[in-house]
Parts: sequence; structure tokens; C-alpha cells
Amino acid sequence: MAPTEKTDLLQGTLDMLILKIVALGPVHGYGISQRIRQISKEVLNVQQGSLYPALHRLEKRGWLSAEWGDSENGREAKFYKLSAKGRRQLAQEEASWNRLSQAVELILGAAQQEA
Amino acid sequence: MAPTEKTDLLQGTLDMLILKIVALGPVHGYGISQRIRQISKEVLNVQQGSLYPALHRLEKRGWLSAEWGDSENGREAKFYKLSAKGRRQLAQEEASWNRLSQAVELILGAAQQEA
DNA sequence: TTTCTATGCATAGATAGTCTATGGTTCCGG
DNA sequence: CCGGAACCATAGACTATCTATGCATAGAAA
Repeated sequence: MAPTEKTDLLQGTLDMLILKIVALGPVHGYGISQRIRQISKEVLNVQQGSLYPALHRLEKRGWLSAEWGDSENGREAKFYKLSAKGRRQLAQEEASWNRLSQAVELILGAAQQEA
Repeated sequence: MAPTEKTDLLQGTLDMLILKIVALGPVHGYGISQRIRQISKEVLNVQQGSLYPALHRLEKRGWLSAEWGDSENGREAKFYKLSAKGRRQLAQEEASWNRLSQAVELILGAAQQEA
């Protein structure tokens, strides 16, 4: 999908974003989406239908571990923690993101030359 | 798809990259993929199976116009030009890219605080 | 009381972009 | 003569994300 105003995310970055947020400390799923929205200043908005499947995917790959607990509001919530494997994965995804986004910037920075 | 080393592109940026390259001047399809690779310093690599469908898509949407002509090597090639509509679309996609990539950077820049 | 919103989890199905694999033609160099 | 690069193209698979939907509880508002 083209990154137009219809998209809530840059495709392919969701896993990295989740891993990064969880790296800041244990959080439950709903909290992850809130923090992504807040830190990105309301630009990035993870739909619940994207979030939960992603969390299950990351857990299945051994990058996150989950545990039920009580949320700040005293409600049941599933808290996620980053595993060592997840930490390595995050580093890799960040490196890849930097490579690729810088490459995109190179293209966008290419001088305009004609009418 | 996660932006790992298995990906040749940042998903969702292909249309923008193509529009940008064509904005530099008329080019044929094969040349577009070469320029993307060169300008990005061999980081971005557009597969032919991604390129040609994308070009047809962009043409159908009225962002590009195509015309057969002779390549630098004297071979038949389809040259693409950016339309006014395509120029507007490019501007929009660039703005969107900036918004979203900056938002991603905000997340990645969030301070690490614990073990 | 009823109703709406926020918090919290989850799945099914549609959409769509990109990749792999394949196919073909022409031209040039070894 | 053969291989590879220059060119175009399509079919099928994969997979990430979105939309739509479902459920439950708590608190505020009406």
C-alpha cells in the first residue's frame, strides 16, 4: 500500500515498533498501542486488529514473553516482556530500518533537473 | 513484512520511488530500476516482477504516461513521463513519507530506561 | 436506570503490495 | 555458438495490515 493518508503505519515497521516499546519496560497490549500513538504525536495509530495478531506472532517467534497481570486500572491485562532473542531482533530491525530509510532519503534527495 | 535483510524495499515506498525517478526526466522501466539501485548505493533493489506491475498501476491511475522509443543502446523501450497529476501525487507521498518516517524516528529515539 | 465511552482481549476475512518463478526477444562478446 | 545483459511481461504465492466484529468490565453521563 502506498504510504498515503489512508495508512496508519509504514508497512513493515510494526514489529520493530512493538519491540521497541516493550524494550522500554513491560507493557500490556493496549498500552503498547497507546504509547505508540503518544510518542509519535498522534501520527502512528496501530489498529487492534493489527496489534494483537502481531503480538501473538512475536511471542510465537520467541521475541516476547507474555504474562497475565493487573493493569494500572486494576483490570486483567496481558503484559509483555522482551526476551534476549527479541532484543537481538530489535537491533537487527533497527539497523535494517536505518539502511533502508537512508536509502529512500537518497532517492528523495536526488536533484530535480528539468521541467 | 518485517524490514529484515530479506526485503529489497521498504514496503509501500515503491510508487513514490518510481515517481521520483521519473520526475528527474523520462526513463524506461529497466532504467528506473537501475537508477534506484545506483542512487541508493546498491541498497534498494526493485525486482522486475515488482517494477512492471507497479508501472502499469501508476499509468492506469494517470500518474505516468508511457511511450515507446529507443533506449540509449538503440533498443526498443517504453519511456515513462510524469503527468501533472503524478507530480501532485508525488508531493503527497513525499509529505506522507516524511510524516511517518519522522514518527518512526520518534519511537526509535525514545529513551531506553531499564534492563 | 440506561447508555455511552474507555479499557482490555481476540478472530475472521478482505485487501493489496511485493517477491519468486517463469517466459520471451534482441544484441553483444568470447 | 553460447552466455549474459538489456528490455518487456505475467502468474502465483506470501504476508502484513486493515476493517469489521465479537466479548467483558468499569465509570461517567443522561
